[in-house]
Amino acid sequence: MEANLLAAHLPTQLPPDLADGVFPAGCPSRTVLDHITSKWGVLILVALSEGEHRWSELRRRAEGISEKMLAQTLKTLERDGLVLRTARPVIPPHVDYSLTERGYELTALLVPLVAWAYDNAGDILNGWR
Amino acid sequence: MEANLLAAHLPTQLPPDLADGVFPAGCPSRTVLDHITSKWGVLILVALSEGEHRWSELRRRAEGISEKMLAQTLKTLERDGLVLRTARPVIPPHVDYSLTERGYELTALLVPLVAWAYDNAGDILNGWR
DNA sequence: CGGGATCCGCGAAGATACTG
DNA sequence: CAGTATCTTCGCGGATCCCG
Repeated sequence: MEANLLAAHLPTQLPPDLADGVFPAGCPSRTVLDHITSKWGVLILVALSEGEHRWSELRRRAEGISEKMLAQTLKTLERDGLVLRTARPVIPPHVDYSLTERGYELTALLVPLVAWAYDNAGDILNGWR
Repeated sequence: MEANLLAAHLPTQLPPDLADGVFPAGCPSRTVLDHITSKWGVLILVALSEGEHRWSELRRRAEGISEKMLAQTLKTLERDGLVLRTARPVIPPHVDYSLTERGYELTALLVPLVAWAYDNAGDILNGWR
């Protein structure tokens, strides 16, 4: 299984000092974690890791997302400094979304996770009905 | 920034064939992704990456979790084959939770993500009020 | 085309009480 | 100690209408 090749050179445990930091209820990392692991956040970020997308492209890509949730998710990710919004003042409007430097840093960690989920989905869901 | 060291040897994009697989609405990977990126799921998995924990230890560790959500989260992760439940038939009851092989595979990807969230939480949340 | 504003249902999640 | 059962609340997210 190729996931072990990945596992081989990554820390499999949280550094002790971090461990004290991420578990408390009020810690900021909880909030950030909630943003980036949100249902649609993951999908949007991964889609953008392939490059710039327009609003309507993202809407079609993340199948099932409502306009409201797309707007909300993009706004959150933009305020987090992960996504860059570029609006061109033309009629009809043209708006592009792309990842910031920080966004790419994040998707580098997110993409393997999504790939793992995809690879293991079959096995995992067998236990369910 | 040390996250780039990580990024250097990981795929930063989803393989094209996976990209077609993860975005459709009904695909199984969506379900799996929802389990492992759930609010409490991430915290429990990361806690268990440090080794075996008892119920009450997990309850204290994931500060703010209710008994209901702990039970629900553990049950889901157990059915997904990520967490192993070991009950010793003594009085009072003694139950240990640990990661399965597959669980360790997953936390190898999850731990860097949590670490990244912790490292970047300060910067990210500055844009908010 | 790319949103914003509003209304609202329903499932997720909290609180509390009880038990093997 | 390690849960289950029940009730209630809350806010996520869908639907709809509107606008620059």
